[in-house]
Amino acid sequence: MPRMTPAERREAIIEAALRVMVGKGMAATTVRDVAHDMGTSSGLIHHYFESMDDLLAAAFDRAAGRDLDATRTTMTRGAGPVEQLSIFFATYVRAEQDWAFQLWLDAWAEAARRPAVRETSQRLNVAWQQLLAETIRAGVEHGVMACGDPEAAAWCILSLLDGLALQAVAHRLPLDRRVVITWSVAYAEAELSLPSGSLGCDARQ
Amino acid sequence: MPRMTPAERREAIIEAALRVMVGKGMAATTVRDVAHDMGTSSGLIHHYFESMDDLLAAAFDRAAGRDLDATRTTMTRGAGPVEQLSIFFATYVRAEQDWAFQLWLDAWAEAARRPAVRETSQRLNVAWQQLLAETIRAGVEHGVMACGDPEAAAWCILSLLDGLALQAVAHRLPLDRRVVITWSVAYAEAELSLPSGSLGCDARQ
DNA sequence: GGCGCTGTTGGACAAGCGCACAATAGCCTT
DNA sequence: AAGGCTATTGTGCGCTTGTCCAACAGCGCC
Repeated sequence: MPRMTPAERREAIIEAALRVMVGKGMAATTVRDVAHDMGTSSGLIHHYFESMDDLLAAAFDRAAGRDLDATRTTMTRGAGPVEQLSIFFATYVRAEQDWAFQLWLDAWAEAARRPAVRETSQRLNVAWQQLLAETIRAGVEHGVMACGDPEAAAWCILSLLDGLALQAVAHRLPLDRRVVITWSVAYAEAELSLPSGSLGCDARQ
Repeated sequence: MPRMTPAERREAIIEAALRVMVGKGMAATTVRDVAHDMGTSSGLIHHYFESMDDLLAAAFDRAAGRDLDATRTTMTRGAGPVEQLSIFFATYVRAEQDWAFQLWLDAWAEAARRPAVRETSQRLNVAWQQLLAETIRAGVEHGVMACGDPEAAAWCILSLLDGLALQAVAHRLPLDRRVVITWSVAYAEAELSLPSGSLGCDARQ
């Protein structure tokens, strides 16, 4: 009933969709759920989004993009590439809450059927890899890291993180978040010829 | 119309479900699709499976279990742990066809909503990790590998494989199957203190 | 202050879903 | 050959989904 500007309304819809997605997963999110969360009618959503695909993609873009931006800006506070990489892992612990990774999982699976979601998750995934690759490249140029192919190293570190998080989230395995980070950090240190412990972020809350 | 023994019929349903799942994804597979694929009525499926959850779980169990068994038996042909590990990677290339990994992806995502699927994917995932861990343990005992914690190493190798395959399948990235294997092999060699190239499986078709 | 534009409503709609159930058809036993 | 058991059928119920659309309401402009 209360009138909003188009921009505000669009924003409100995305936030509502995000809340629902976090609560019950991307695949189970329906137009009616989102409308009910906002306290408005369901028809309103289609006034701002062409299809459910677009809405889910926009909401996922918001969530994942926010995490990416937060990590990126936090990393700039690091003095050099090694500190920045250390911050990357430390932030990753916080960024990848239980629900955040479940969202990524949903997006990957849903990508097979929903073009907009596929485009979005693809774009954001590459952005994460690029963030990592740039840091590694800087480290190599500064002579504080050694790495044959920064692109490949970035893909591998990211994949190990994702793969481990997958095990931790999809099933309840003997891997909690702390272990995921510890093992990933160890791998990154070896891959980049860093002394053991130089990326050591104590994963305390 | 043709009468089958209960065991045969159950088998036929699972195989049909598998075909449909491969064709259009686990989440989009319906009772009617499976029935149509078999050329029978939809009611028949519920005569053999209590719910859709059970059917999907059984079909996934079949597909993933088959791959696991094939890999396990092929590995026994290796003379020692190192050869067996090499065979593991070589077989993984073949086992993880495009559709096979998409199935794993679907299973991980569906696990949040479907108890039977969760149980199955969890069990099979651990089985894969155990296969790897046992081989590594044998290698350590034979003194041909070095590894502080075989369990952890197995989790990491498997996670890197899965993580990389994720990137390759969910989006079409600059990672094809050959690269996935090459990078995983390199990681395994480093992690297990093996000489570079000792796991070298040429990933030719 | 009336008017028109547009955000907003709420329900209709067709399609599709899992599942259940009475009726049918085929095989095995006696 | 008859009877009974069960695999199999086909349909239909209840529900949910995304999308659409005619009616309504509130805001800004002449």
